[in-house]
Amino acid sequence: MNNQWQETMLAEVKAGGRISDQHIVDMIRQAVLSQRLPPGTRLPEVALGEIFGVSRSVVRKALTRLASYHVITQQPNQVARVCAPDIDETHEIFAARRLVEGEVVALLAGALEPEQCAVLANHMEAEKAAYAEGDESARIEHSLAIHHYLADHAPNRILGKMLSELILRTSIVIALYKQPSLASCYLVGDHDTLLACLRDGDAEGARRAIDQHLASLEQLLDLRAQENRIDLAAIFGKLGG
Amino acid sequence: MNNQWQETMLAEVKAGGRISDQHIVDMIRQAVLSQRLPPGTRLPEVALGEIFGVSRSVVRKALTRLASYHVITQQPNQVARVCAPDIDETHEIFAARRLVEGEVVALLAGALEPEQCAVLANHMEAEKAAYAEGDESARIEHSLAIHHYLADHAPNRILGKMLSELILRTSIVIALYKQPSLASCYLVGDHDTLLACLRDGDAEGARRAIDQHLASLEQLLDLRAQENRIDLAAIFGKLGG
DNA sequence: CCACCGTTTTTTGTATACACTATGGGCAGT
DNA sequence: ACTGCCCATAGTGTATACAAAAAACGGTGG
Repeated sequence: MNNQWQETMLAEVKAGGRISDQHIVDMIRQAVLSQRLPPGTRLPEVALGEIFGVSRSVVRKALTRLASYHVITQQPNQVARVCAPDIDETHEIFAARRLVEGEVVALLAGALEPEQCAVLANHMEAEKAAYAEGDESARIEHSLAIHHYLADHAPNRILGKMLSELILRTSIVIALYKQPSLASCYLVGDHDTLLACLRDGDAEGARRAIDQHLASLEQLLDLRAQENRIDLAAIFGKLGG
Repeated sequence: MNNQWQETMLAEVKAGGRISDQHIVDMIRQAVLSQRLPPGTRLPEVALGEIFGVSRSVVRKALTRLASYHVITQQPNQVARVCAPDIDETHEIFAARRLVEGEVVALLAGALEPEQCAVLANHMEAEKAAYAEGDESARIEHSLAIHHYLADHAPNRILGKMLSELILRTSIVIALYKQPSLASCYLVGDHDTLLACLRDGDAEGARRAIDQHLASLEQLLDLRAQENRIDLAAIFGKLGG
């Protein structure tokens, strides 16, 4: 049933106070990232309006913005759906992120204050602790915090914004294609070498570290999944029709 | 007076048929690029609605999308205005574009079919002809066509989209800061060397060519303007406060 | 049993009305 | 003459109503 996430959101709405389009954007984005809203989920405007207690006007604005972030897809006269990038697009997203994040950390190398490095180091320790405890969602949260910190402090704000969006899209495809069996073993170590390069002002080393980190991440995904998914979809389609 | 562009748009509306939000987006974007809508121009929803013959709903959707393209800025309860990036942001836009377009042409090097190269070559000849005739707007149009062609044919569609947006933003700041005195002398030649590299499959050469091309372009802008603007702002700020 | 077609239901597209907020100009006080 | 306040105006924020399109459903004929 897809009433699950609706209830979750409703609860948050009841708890919180007034709801604006930005809140809706944030909540839907979070719900997508945490896989409470699986890719392909239909997002009818009236239903969302009832859930959040606002009218379609506000929902539409939120959906428009979510579409510009590539969280959902909107086609004329059709209901909005949660994005489900295909394998090709996934590779392209990773390639773009390698380029942008590589440049960001290269610019950042040697430009970070000691306390900023400390913030990063804290997140990395927390990430390792979460990994040791097997708390995967906490590990992911800290990992995201690291990368978002890099994006937010990029000397070039345009590249920073780009990186933020790419981190979001990367998270979506990871949620989509990650094979549950494989653990994120190497990834934690990558962050340490990155931090070392940032401290030393080794721009090219930082770029390489990020590049390798993202390559490892991409390796963890199941790119054969395409066949499986298509088969399943076809089967269910036949059964349902 | 700013009734000029309104009349132009009205004429186009009368000539054309139905108007959708996408049309409005395109027309406003074009108007901004061709400087019919100077930076800072107010864009009230009701006025636009009357001009295009649609209601505020459609206008609002168009404005939201224009904001996501960074063509206009929107603040709560305030009139939307045409973007006017400051000098810092201008440099950052150029830096981001150098990175992205450099990667795109590097990916494209050796991957273009002969007829695709021919298309580029045609635009370059047309650009040179326009330059020789002193038809600056035609030259710009062909130059934009070249870069958009590269963006549209990028092997990585995400990078292609990014490049498209960066070309747009670059055009805006060029329209903003270009000093009318300086001609675009070297720029035409850059395109030729780029094409040669693309044909030869010289990825790094193509990257360098684009890099230098964009650097030259940035040089043509008047970045001292900052002092003037800031001085004026500071003066008025002091007087006002 | 399956495919095709018309009808009903769902969902989006657009216009419009009302409420709230910001902006600008005039007026009184200094 | 200048400053501060108040009110009129302009403009956006939100909700809602109606029209059009798409999707889902059921019935009919092969």
